[in-house]
This record gives sequence, structure tokens and C-alpha cells, in this order.
Amino acid sequence: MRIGELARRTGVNQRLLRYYEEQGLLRPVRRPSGYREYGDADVEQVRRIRTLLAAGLNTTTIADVLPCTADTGNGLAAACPDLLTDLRRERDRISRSIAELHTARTMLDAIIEATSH
Amino acid sequence: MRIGELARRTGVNQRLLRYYEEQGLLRPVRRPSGYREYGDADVEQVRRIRTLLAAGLNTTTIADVLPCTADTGNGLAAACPDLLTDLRRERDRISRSIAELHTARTMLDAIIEATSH
DNA sequence: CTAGACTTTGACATCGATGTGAGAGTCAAG
DNA sequence: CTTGACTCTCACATCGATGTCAAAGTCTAG
Repeated sequence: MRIGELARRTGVNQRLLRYYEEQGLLRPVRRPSGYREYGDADVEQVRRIRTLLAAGLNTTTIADVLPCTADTGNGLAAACPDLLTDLRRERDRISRSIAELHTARTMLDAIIEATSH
Repeated sequence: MRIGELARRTGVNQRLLRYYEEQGLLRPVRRPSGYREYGDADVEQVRRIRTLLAAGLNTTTIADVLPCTADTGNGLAAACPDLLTDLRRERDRISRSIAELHTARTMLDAIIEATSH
């Protein structure tokens, strides 16, 4: 599919899809015309990117992580070496973030509860 | 206490404490010299601010929310009227965010697990 | 009184993902 | 051939919290 369809199917702006490619997160094939040609798998890939971005990872880190995600699902554990340290750090950061969000939500809930009595 | 101590006790940069005041999140008294004078309660206040910021609320929204947080704890439910809609929206956004973070963490865990087998 | 630590205001920089627009090329349908 | 929808690249703007620096005023210990 071309970029327009991918944008439609993922809800992600074309500008961003190009940006993700620039950052090495997507590798569409090029037609003779120069048009980008994406595969069906890229729909899932974009979802993963969005999830990791939402989790606070930057595109550089995601670029390191993505090659691994493809494998882990299948059972084929790729050789993803020393970025393990980074991954653990990210995971811990996410855990802290989740805890913080819980605190914040509890706070809001208390206000909502008290206000709407 | 003055700004230096508050910064030390909260771990928040002085620059930010001034910024929070500018945004209406803190209201330190001024000494004749112009120095800001904070109360002990402001330590907690700053923590709340940091939590809500981390949860993705912007300073404007936080400025609306904070006056309420002081009360809900005590039982005195202040009249925090129509920002209720905003609060529910924020809470839902936070919930979605938590869900996304869980997804991301699971993803990272899978990779970590598969890699360090 | 003086030195040094602290504070003040104000301005400018940064960061990274994201939005937007212009000008030009591609392509399929009529 | 022409039109309209799609795509390309490139450049510039934005947003909001945060960092940092400069010049000047305040205060306290010696």
C-alpha cells in the first residue's frame, strides 16, 4: 500500500510516517516513481511505534528495540545484546510512570468524587 | 523558607518554582526584600504539581485543579464546578495512558525475557 | 565594612515529536 | 491530453516544560 492508505489505516499523519522512516523505524520499498510502498505488516509496526512513543521512548531507542519485537512474538529470540541495560532502565521508568499515573488518577478521582458527591 | 530550601526539599529547580508561581500554581509571600517566602505546605503542593505534570496535565489545568486538592483531603468539598468535565476527560486520558504503558512494558518484558533467556 | 552565598528579574536556548505549506512530480480516469 | 487525487522533498513553525546565563539587589558571618 502507499502512504495515504497506511495513514488512514493507522490514524497516523503521513508526515509522521515519513519521519519514522527518516528515524529508521520504517523501511518502505520505493517504486520507480519514488512512491513509498508499505506492507501489511507495517500497520502493526506503526502501532508498536506509537505504543513505545507513548511510553516515553524516543525514536532512537525504538529503532534499537523494533528489530527485536518482530522475533520475540514468534519465539525466535534474536541476538539483541547489550541494549538490555537500556531496556531494563526503560521498563523501570515506565513502571515508575505507571505508579505516578495511578497517584494522579487517584487524586483526580478524589476531587471528582467530592465534587459530584 | 526561601526558594533555595524549597528547591532542595523537593528536588525541583528554582527556575521551575518561579515558573509555577508565574502559572499560578504557587503563591509565596514576598518579604520586604522581594524574596519569596514559602510555607511548609508548599513542599506537598510542589509534589502534587509534579505528579499532575507527570500525568500529562498542563499548568493551566493544574491551576484549576489545585485549589480543590487542598480540600478533598480534609472532607471539605469545595465548590469546584464545571471543570468536572475536564477532570473526567483527564482521568480517562490517564487511564488510557496507563493501559498503553502496560502494553509497552509487556512488550519490553517480552524482549528482555527472550534476550536474557 | 566586606566577602560570599543567596535571591531577583529577564531573556534566550533547547528538545522532540508533530503540524503545515509550497512547489513539483506521478498516475489513473475521462 | 487533461484533470484531480496522490505523492515527493524541503523548510519552517509550534508547543510547553525546562535549562542556563547575566546583571543587580539582599543578607549574614567574620
